[in-house]
Amino acid sequence: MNFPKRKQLISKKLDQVGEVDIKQLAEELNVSEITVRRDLNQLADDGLLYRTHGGAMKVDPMEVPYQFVNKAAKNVEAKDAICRTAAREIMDGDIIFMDCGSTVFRLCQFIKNKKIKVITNSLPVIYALQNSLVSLNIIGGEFNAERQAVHGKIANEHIARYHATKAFLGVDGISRNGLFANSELEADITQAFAANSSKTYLLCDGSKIGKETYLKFGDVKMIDTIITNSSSEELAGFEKLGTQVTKV
Amino acid sequence: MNFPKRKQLISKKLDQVGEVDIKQLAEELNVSEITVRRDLNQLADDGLLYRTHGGAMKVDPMEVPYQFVNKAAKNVEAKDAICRTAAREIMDGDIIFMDCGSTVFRLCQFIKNKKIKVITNSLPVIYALQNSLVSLNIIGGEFNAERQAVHGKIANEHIARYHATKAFLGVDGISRNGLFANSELEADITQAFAANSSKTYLLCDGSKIGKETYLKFGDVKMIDTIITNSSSEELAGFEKLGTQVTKV
DNA sequence: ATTATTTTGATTATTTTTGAACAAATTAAA
DNA sequence: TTTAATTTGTTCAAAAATAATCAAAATAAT
Repeated sequence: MNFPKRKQLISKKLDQVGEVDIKQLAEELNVSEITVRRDLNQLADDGLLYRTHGGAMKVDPMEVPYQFVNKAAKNVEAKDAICRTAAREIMDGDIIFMDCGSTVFRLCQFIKNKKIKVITNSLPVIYALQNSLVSLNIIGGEFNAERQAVHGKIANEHIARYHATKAFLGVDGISRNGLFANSELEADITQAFAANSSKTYLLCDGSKIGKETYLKFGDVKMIDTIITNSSSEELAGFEKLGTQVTKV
Repeated sequence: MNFPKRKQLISKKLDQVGEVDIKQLAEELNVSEITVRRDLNQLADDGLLYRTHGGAMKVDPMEVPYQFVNKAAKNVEAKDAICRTAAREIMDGDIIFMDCGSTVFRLCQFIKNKKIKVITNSLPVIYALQNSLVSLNIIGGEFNAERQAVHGKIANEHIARYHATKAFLGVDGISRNGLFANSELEADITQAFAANSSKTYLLCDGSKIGKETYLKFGDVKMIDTIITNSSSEELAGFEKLGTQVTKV
């Protein structure tokens, strides 16, 4: 029995039962437990399931909007840890901007019960918070189906009409040379968020640290605080540039 | 039974019952009381519940939010017939405004494959069209959870920046005396739609014809064409006022 | 057939989870 | 107010699961 075949069977069972157990799977698939563990880890890396101690669970389809699942389910533990820390910075009465990345999205679960205003361009965020205590403001403009978010000139102007106490941002990369994005639209809206908030937080997992991609759109000092799970030595450089770094 | 699974079950129960008891949970989940206590503490740390002595409470007992689905499911046949006719008016290249009513919502299914731009304040419409050929423009501003739509000053200004070839509107009532809404916010946005489109269609089933509710916000002549399943004699009056009536 | 590459399994050390015991704090009762 | 009963936080130990390392087996490439 090879991996693709096992992967298929595991996914199928997970779909039917909702959760799987490593011991049981090892027996059913006739392989050792460590192999099952490796299989599950691979599937989890692809965002196809949630890894638990001793097994795995289905990604709750109600919790995460469909198309978004894969990206949002990758690196869940790290992202949740980052967002848990970020959520503790948010007080009742805050007005916050929320970016459209998959990391920032996971902040939703921790702020559902806070009495705050959230201004966002991310459809998954809107969806996740629509029946919560949070008061929502939707950023208008052209909708991008791929990113499930609104971008563009009108969106940027919308943002400029508001002022937030805190902005929670994501990027595609950050190095001592600055902040990097994969598109102009994302770069522009991130800049707009930063320009119109009193304090900016960058939520980013280790994979983004030191990465330089397509477009450099701003300096590190645009960010007041980086919240990350990374312990890269690059972080010390950010602190030298005046950006606070919170490790989770 | 692992923590994620327990967390799920506890949250679910809390959601249904409003409060939980440690002893009871320990028995139900088949773990020791101290484990339940630890679980509740973690959930409380994340702001997902209030910890009490011996158990936990929901953070803020909110009454079940209005479900769009329910309202949308009433009179489906009539609404679908109306929308089928309305959809025939829409050509590739059109730019259309779509209101947030439950009738207008049912138009989505008939326009998925048209190459048009839709500008809307309705979250259900956005969901229904997000993976279609339709290019979406979202109206920004404060989100109203009850109506699942955006309303207010900012939304009206957003609309004023665009011009549509056609607007598809709903109302809470229409009589020879004018158009009626149940709130100022809805009245204002309907007016904004009408003011910024070349042609206005009112989609309304028989229950709205002749009905006069809370707020009169405009004359019948704001509407170019009424599409309805009604055969009320009131309709003749509308035609005398210069509004075309299409019966389905 | 031989060599490299990938996959799998076994072993060990480490981490995580869980439960038990007991003192401190909180609530309820007298 | 004082006393009794619960609940809680803390510390520690056991059990389970995991990561890491290395060897064996299977597969692919030369």
